[in-house]
Amino acid sequence: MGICDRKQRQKEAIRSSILEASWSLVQKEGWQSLSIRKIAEAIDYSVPVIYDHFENKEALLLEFTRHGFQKLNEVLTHAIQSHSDPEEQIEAVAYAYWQFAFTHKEYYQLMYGLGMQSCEMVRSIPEVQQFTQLLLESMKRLIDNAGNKEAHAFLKLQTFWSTLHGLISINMMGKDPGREELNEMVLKDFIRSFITGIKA
Amino acid sequence: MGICDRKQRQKEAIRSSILEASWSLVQKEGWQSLSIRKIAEAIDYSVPVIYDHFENKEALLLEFTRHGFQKLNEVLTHAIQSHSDPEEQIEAVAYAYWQFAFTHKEYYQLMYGLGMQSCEMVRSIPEVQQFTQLLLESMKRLIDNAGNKEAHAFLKLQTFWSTLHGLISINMMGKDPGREELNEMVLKDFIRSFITGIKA
DNA sequence: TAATTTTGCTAACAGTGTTAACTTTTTTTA
DNA sequence: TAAAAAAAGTTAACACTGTTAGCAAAATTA
Repeated sequence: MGICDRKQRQKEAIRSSILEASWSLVQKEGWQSLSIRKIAEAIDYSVPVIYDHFENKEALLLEFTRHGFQKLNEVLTHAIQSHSDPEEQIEAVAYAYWQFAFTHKEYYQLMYGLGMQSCEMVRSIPEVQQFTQLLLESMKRLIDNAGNKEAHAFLKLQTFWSTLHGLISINMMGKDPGREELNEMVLKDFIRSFITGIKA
Repeated sequence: MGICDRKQRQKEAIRSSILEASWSLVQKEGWQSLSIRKIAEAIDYSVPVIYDHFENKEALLLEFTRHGFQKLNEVLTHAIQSHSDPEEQIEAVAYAYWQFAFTHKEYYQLMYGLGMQSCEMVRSIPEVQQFTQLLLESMKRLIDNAGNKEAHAFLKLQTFWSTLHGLISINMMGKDPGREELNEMVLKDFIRSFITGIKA
């Protein structure tokens, strides 16, 4: 019977509209001011309807976090696939990661809990593990290519990731004007010294 | 007249008790669940009294942020003063910073807005500038001591800080068990490669 | 058509930050 | 010392927040 199908579609449509409305609100006013009531108003439904599709607000935010990591994985994969030389790959990954953070600022803030709650349970998301795997393989190739067989891929990955994230998050909270050039330089400097560090 | 003095002392006493009660609550339940009403209850005063001493909640949190940076500056200064060799200084700073973050976890979370709001206006705090200055001078000494005169102290400072902060914040949200050994290794690896990177 | 399930809404609960208006206490003035 | 002025503190509200119990209306099934 097609009735169930239609109901399924309708339910899915509401779910989508919740996500769309939420995203629209976030772009206008940020995660901090996103509320269930505002979402309900935006989709022309009453508040409890939202709880039919998401267990609570945290679950709704988790959905966006996952989506964010999916997007990040996409751009990183693309960056890796665009180059064959491991060095160039890592360089491209760094730039892609950087660019993602600032072109999808809202996503990045949510993903890393910058100015948010939501610290818990982020790590259990499968997309995060995929993300780690992605970078790890890139790192392994770089190490294999370089002479330094002692370099530990996972170790280097952590440093790589930490530096990028640290740089981004420090700059995201409180932006001095004229910092963008500096950031560009820091990023360049880091990538170069990171790669030479592995080669040495 | 001594009346004004006494009133001043009483006012100061209330202010202190607000800060003490807040800190006690934070240690029990974290920043996220700290509320004006809970503070008021803890100090046996009504809610508006708190607004006589702090313009709003953000101002109260800012006080703790400043205090946190003061403490951080102290331990970093001590780390620097304990060594004469610039290399050893930087190494000590890294460890001290690291240790501060995890032994004063609540402070660090507030200072860097991990799982919080409060992103704005952090950078304008004088203690933050002092902190930057502290690290910058350490970095300059390291560079002067090494042959590499081209290294730009501010650039290296940014990398240094970013990596540390990135490492810490990534680990603070969602802690896998058994990660502590890895962290120790990553930190060691980073410090060594950072220093050799400057010397090269 | 009648019974049943689904769908959606109203209204409430327990919180949050913040503040206007009032009362009580203390200090100053006459 | 008694009245007036100033200060200190309180109550109660406003406008929000996430969340949910209970009810009305609509759609589906028998």
